[in-house]
Amino acid sequence: MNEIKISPPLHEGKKTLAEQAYESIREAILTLHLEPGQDIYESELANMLNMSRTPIREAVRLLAMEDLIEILPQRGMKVTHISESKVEETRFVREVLEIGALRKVVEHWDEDKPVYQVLHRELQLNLETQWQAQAEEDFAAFLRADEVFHRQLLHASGNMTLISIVTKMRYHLNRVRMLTLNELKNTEELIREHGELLAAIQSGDTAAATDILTQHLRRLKVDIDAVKQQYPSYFSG
Amino acid sequence: MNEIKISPPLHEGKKTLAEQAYESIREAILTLHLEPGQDIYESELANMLNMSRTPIREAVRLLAMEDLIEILPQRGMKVTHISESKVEETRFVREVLEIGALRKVVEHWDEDKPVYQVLHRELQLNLETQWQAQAEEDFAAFLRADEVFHRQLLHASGNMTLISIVTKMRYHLNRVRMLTLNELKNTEELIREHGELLAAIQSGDTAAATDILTQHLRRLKVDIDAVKQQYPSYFSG
DNA sequence: GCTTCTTGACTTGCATGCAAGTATACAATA
DNA sequence: TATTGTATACTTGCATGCAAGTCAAGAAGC
Repeated sequence: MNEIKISPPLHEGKKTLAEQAYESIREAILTLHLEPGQDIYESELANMLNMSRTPIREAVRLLAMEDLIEILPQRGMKVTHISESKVEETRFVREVLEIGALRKVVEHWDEDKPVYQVLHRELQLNLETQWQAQAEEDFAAFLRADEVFHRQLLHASGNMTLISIVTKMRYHLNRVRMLTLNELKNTEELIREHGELLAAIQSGDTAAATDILTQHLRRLKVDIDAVKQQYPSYFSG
Repeated sequence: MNEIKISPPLHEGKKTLAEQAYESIREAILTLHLEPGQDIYESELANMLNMSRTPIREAVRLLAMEDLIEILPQRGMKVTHISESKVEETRFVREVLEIGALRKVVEHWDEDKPVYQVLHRELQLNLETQWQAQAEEDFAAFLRADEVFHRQLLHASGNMTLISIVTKMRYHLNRVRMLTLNELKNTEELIREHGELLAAIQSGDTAAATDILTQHLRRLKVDIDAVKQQYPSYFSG
């Protein structure tokens, strides 16, 4: 009478080589350790990661599908250049999806439900972290907190498919953001907007919330020209 | 003085085995020739497609990333079950993205520009095809025309990234739709909505256009319960 | 000098073989 | 009978070898 089901080992720790390769290479691309436009080769990556070409190939195919790597048949591969239009496309997709998720969250928001109380507290805590990072001029810490803030909000929508798409869109945006890492100039404004957003959600004002978030997400539009001039070889088109 | 650049052979015809495998397997899943929940094996697919396991593996990895296949380490793979929540998630993502694209199109719409005149004519032509298909009760033909209608509209937004995501969301929706293939009941309504949508776009009425499309896309919500009862083994959760 | 051809040093594409993990049937045991 | 152990017939994970495509440099021909 096996009434008690033992949950499987959940072998989270055991990652295949292909999975490791995928994550390592993706991370290298996002942190610009593999530079946009750089030529890369299966055997080279295989050596670096101490494995054979087979798992590398699998990883690289996935990255190609995410437009992070370009495959040149029989010739090699290269890290995709940052494309201004691709960045704008992904920014738009992210905006639309994140607004959609937000609208859903606000519509379902109920101050009395513990779930939302917890979420509200977490977001407020996160906000404090953001202010602190700003005070200490720790831009990396701010970026992390910012990411968590948006992720928590998305998570509340309960739509995992949407979340995973937004995450992938972020890849392309983050490469640009990486290049502006030292520019702290408008973090204060960003954090203030996070606060206003939270207030709007709490008060159930859908229109205000979506307006704020739209505005917020469009800030990314500005800097790209400056960055392009500073690192022309990273860009295409 | 090679001023004229000869465009590369554009070896569109030359597809790698891995690409062929990807397309074949995906098509088999979407047409339900590979049934939801069915066990599949690398060697089996390799035999069916007359190639070795290597290109199959690459194809399968991509399909797994699109949630069309589930990989069970060291045990095999299976076609993912149709999940009610996954369908709703993808439906929502599609709705949000398609509305976003539509809004953009309407805002840029300009009756005097040839591009939009052409588009308008094409959409109207497509509409006639839809009516004809409906009259002949050729549901497959209607589905094709419907797909083209929406694709043309999306295409006008110019956002390729968005289009490719919507396409992938459609995969999951189409499997359900496939099961309701014989149900012609509300095509007439759907086509009428297409017409209304086109009129709203032409007259530049963003609010009306988005309302109609929202309504239109939400029709998919209805039938799923009936289908689930008819084909319980295809569903999970 | 300017083409055209040949060669060779690369690359990826794919087939194959072996190692290792997993489920199942069945014998051994309490 | 119910439980445990074990052999075995699967599966995928990965390394490796070879075929074939691509590019670039230099030889050959004009």
